[in-house]
Amino acid sequence: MKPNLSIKQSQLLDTAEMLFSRKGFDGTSVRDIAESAGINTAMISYYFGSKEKLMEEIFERKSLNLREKVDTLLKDDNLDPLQKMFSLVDEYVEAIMSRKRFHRILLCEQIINQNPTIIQMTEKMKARNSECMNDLIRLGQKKGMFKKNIDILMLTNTLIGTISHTMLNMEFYKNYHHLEAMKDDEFERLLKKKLSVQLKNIYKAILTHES
Amino acid sequence: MKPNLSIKQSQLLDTAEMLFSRKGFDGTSVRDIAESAGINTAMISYYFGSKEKLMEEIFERKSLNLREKVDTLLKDDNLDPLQKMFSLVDEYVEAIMSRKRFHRILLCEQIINQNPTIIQMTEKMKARNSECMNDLIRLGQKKGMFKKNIDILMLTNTLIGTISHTMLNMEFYKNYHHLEAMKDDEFERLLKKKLSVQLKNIYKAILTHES
DNA sequence: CATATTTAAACAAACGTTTAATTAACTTTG
DNA sequence: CAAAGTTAATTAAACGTTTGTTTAAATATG
Repeated sequence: MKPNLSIKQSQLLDTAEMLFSRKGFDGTSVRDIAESAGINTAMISYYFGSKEKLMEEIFERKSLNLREKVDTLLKDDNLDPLQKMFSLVDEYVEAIMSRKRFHRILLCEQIINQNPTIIQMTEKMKARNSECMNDLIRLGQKKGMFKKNIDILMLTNTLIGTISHTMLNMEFYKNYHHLEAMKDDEFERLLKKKLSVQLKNIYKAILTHES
Repeated sequence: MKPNLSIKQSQLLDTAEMLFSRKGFDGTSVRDIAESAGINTAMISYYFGSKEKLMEEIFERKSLNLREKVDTLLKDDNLDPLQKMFSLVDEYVEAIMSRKRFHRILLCEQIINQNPTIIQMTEKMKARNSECMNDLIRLGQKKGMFKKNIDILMLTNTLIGTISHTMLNMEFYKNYHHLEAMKDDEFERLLKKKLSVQLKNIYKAILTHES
């Protein structure tokens, strides 16, 4: 991890993230970024070395890591395995919905990215977070609360896929339900709640012995 | 809809789809496309007018329309509402998994696209397919088999989100489960089956009265 | 005085598209 | 049936922009 950032560096990173998330990496020029940030174009190379490395820096700083949260959850004696799982679900909903811009970039880059550094970072992130999911499920299975034959990745695909696709189609959802008048933060809270309820239902149905 | 395509036009469209799905629209140059297709660069403008219109043509020809399938399903007296829903789920799995390249492009373009024509086409597609989902759910509700308070879009988000995210992470799944030796088509059949089973479980749990 | 920051300008390379000339394919005509 | 005429397809080259990055001079900072 790099040292602290100057104000201008933060501005550039933030502006770049915003533009990348709206127009993609290749659709955003360094002049776009610099101009939007009100900073000279050459400063991007000066600070980060290149446009590519700027992108890598964004990934470095915004990548999701749930290890600590999950470790705390694992130790918590007040929650049963399903409640711990529910907590992780909410963690994912919150993480993605509060990092919409980065997550849009991540989605794009998973498809079109060729940069080895970024590929490596996303692979590591996936492995890390799959392990977290795995730990929580193993616990539930050990306690006899969860079924034995759970496809962890498949379940994670539903979790992340549902949240991502909901995020990408927020506007469509808003129009479909005629919620144009609703305030942005209120609408976001609504969506998060909907996601939370639905995903917990799904997790309960797939993980536990019932029906 | 445009008239039939010449062989070269088809080659260009197919090559473009392949490259767009791997490197994105902005990351693919017309020279890339022409060279990969073994055709002169100028032919792209000659045939399609522009790179943008070439992309629009891909959307025109590859967009998903389930209306007919769903109409046939609605009329089928041999299936109950849940079975019809299951059939639609499989239809989505098949449609996306067999159109992986186009669906990757679609995902990217949903995020970064600025082209009004393409925005309009995707919006229309979403509306069309939501209506299909809606029709099937209303039927199940009328017959008393489905719950009353179903959020159709949220359910669709889980459906498409799960399939999309599974498609984007096929390689990760393969490595995680040490299936590198498995043949491509066999692996794809496995994934489709996994998707089908999991999504049907989810749909049953959310749509019907149980537990 | 020395180091770090900032600037405008310049760089070559790549971009999408157009042009004008050439070749191929097809129709009409004697 | 072949020659002439006409349209369509194909090409290499050139167009003007825009791209990411570098440079060298200027300014600010310690």
